[in-house]
Amino acid sequence: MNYTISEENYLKAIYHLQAEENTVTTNLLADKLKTRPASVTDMMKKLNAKKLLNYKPYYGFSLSTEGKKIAVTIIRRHRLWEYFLSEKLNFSWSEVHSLAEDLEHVSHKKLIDRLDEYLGFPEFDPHGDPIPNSKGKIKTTKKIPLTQLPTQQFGIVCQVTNQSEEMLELLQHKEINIGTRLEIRKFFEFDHSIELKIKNSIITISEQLAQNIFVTYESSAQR
Amino acid sequence: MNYTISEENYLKAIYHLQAEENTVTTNLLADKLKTRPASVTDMMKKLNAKKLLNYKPYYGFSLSTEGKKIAVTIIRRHRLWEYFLSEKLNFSWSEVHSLAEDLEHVSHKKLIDRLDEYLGFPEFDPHGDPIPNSKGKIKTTKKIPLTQLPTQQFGIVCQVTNQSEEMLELLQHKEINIGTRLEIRKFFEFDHSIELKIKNSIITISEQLAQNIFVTYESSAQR
DNA sequence: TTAATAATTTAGATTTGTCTAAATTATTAA
DNA sequence: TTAATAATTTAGACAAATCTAAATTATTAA
Repeated sequence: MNYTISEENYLKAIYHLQAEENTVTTNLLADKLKTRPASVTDMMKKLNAKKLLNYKPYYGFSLSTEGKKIAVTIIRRHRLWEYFLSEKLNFSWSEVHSLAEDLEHVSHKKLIDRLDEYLGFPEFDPHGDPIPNSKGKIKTTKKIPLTQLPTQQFGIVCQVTNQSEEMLELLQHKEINIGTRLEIRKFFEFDHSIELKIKNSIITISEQLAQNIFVTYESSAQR
Repeated sequence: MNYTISEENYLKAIYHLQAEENTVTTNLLADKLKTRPASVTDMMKKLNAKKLLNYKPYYGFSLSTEGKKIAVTIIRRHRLWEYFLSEKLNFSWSEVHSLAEDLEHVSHKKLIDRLDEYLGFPEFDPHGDPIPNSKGKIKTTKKIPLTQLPTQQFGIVCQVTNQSEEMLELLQHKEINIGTRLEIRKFFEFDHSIELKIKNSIITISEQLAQNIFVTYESSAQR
């Protein structure tokens, strides 16, 4: 029941690609993993032999139920470490990913569950992506600009397009960071400005700013 | 400047063996790493080529200055993770070692330095072993029974011989754990009982108990 | 529908870390 | 001092993960 770092990286990559594309192909995966198509084929044979894939030569592949389960535990580890790095060690949003890429391969269930508990069972990582729980359940979320978030529905800031100095200064002043949980209270037709609730304070932001802030929110749709 | 997990494990093992034995031999190392002598020889050639060892075939080996430096950073990672696991995630003394064996190979200097800072720059791990600082300096310590600790000199509980129920009950009651920092205040000739200071309270323990408690303390000797 | 092109797989090689069995070197006991 | 024994190294093999180059299969454009 233990997989090599390489196997884990392949499983994770396939999982992510599956979420976007309907068929995962050899070249796509080779590209994502910065490896050669021939290497991908080799690994596909191996994962197929372990029944982690549905693989038909020349026709792409998809994760089996078991393969999906493993991918989710790897993603859980990754996102919990990201949360830890950001929340406890004060690493920036841009730094956590690559560090978590290494930490995610430490695979002791008890360690990860204790970490989860220590962090207070966070639901989203610093990028706004949902963290699977210890049973592998994931909240389904969508990523949308803040302008499209329904009122009364909370969202978590996951991305900021436009990384200009001016923009970041404004965000800092308003205390809006990656991971910030916010809720739309009111939308003003006059200038399209938006009244938000962040923690316990109410603030107002312009449409221009809101368009550059992307949030994830829990959607009812199941994948 | 990056080493494989296998190379790191060899370097660490040699470092620890060097501290006990004066010459590290092939069989000794094979035994410690649960591998075969031939495998050790193979790796010695490799580490020698990288100038991490002083190696003379058939005559054992020792770490070069560079090899020692690397070993110390690995040990630093290991002990910081042990401290984290024990202090923050509440793992028991017996569990932390094997978990840290995996975590220690995640080798980003900045991550480890941030972790160190987050933990408050601890000086000793849960086993009472000193944690090298970010520059690689290690406090030299000795492990002695509590009965031999000089008065006015603090020590850190690192080992408890006699693991009987009765003993552990007594330790728990007195709030003496692995990692507990204590200091001898008075030694009574009459019954050889010892008055200790733990945190801010003064307690008394019997000679019998003290003989079974081992502590590390900072010695002035340099290795 | 078929020829050209693109995608994928196979064949064979390489590196790393390990192993067994045999050979070599050092140590020890008579 | 030398023969037996113990320790170490060498030779050659293997599995995992990768690669390049060639072969095969699928797709597409005429």
